Amino acid sequence: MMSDADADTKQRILAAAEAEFLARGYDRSRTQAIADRAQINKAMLHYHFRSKDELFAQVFREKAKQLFPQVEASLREQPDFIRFVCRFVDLYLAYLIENPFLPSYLMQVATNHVELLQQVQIDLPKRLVAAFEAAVKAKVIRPHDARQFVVSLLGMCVMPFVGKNLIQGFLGLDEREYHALLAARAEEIKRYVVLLLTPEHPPERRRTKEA
Amino acid sequence: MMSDADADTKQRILAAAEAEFLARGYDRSRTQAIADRAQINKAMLHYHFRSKDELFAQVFREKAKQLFPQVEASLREQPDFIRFVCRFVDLYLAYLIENPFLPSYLMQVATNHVELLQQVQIDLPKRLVAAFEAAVKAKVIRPHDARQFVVSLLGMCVMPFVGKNLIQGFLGLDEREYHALLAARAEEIKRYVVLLLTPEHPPERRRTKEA
DNA sequence: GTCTATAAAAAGATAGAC
DNA sequence: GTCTATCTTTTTATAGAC
Repeated sequence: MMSDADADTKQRILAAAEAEFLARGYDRSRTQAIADRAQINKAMLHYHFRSKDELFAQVFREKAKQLFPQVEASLREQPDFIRFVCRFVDLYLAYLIENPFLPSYLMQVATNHVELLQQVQIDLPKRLVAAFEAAVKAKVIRPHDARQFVVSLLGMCVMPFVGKNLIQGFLGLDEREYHALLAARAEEIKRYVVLLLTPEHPPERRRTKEA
Repeated sequence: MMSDADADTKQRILAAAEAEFLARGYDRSRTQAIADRAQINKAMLHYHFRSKDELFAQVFREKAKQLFPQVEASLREQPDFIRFVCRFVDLYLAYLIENPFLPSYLMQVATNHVELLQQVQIDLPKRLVAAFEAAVKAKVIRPHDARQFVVSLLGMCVMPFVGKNLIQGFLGLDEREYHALLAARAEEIKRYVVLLLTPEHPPERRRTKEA
């Protein structure tokens, strides 16, 4: 049983923890900082959640649903696979711009808390692969390795976020320039998608054996 | 002044620290673990290096030279920019397969120790951009935003390393399959490079205004 | 359910002998 | 230069009153 106040506190802690964990990662996060954000005492945190670990796990299980934007619907509707991927790129980049810490957070969970990752179900990538292979079979896109494509696509999307400081440092970009690069990122990736997948891109040097 | 034994110990500590920091990152690394690896006492570590922080800094300053493989030479020799980039991709991926922790390490430094990153000089990316823009001007490659290209290229290269568990989980790959994907990765990226940069790729739908 | 006070554990750093 | 033993600090976790 849970009173309103109880639920509210618990929610505040969860929200505070999410902010802290996303921004700083598990190791650099402090239970004290989470308590401060939630405007409660550290003891409360341990009352509602056994430990930092347990809190982290609960936050992740909740957050796992939002690691990718909702694109499932459009996946079924869209008959044109290239258009679908382009739409995904638009959605995903807009989503990441709103939630820039998501990629690093996800990768940290993947490296340091694999068991958590395995507990949740994230099937967007596998669906993408399946849709990709169906599209190849239907000859609406050029034959290609679906897994490699997904890795490339994800890499191109998340690179500016997981490597923000790196990119700024390497290319010498100030905040404004960095954000300009971000804003133009979706177009860049879509160009790649179209270029790679459009079938019968007029003859290059080599051609695969196909009718 | 430094005796041989002294230098040897210091080197052992540095080597041990590098291994630990690369594999686990700063936060999860333990001075005790480093001492164990180096077969010395924790006190020795603090004798040769003031603190964990100082040790980390020295390791990074040393490692910074090896964050990218040596490609400077071939950059000047190679007149064909596309070939040069392809060669870089081959070199870089082979290098990363040998040093799979480098990308994550670099990104962690970039996010949690920016000041260290700023102290060292890593000019490969800027050189790439410069060479890219020169190649555009010389019309040996298609006009394109150099910075976006570099971000894409890096993203495609490092994604399988920074997101190993993620990819394995998402795509359901066991170790063998993951390594197969890695082995084929260079070809995948080079395909992208050629596709994107080769000039006058026979007419698509739209064309840029150009002679 | 919430707090104050305190314990316990972990990890980094130092003192001092050899 | 190297060690053992110890201190200090940081951070997580619990006891117990209200």
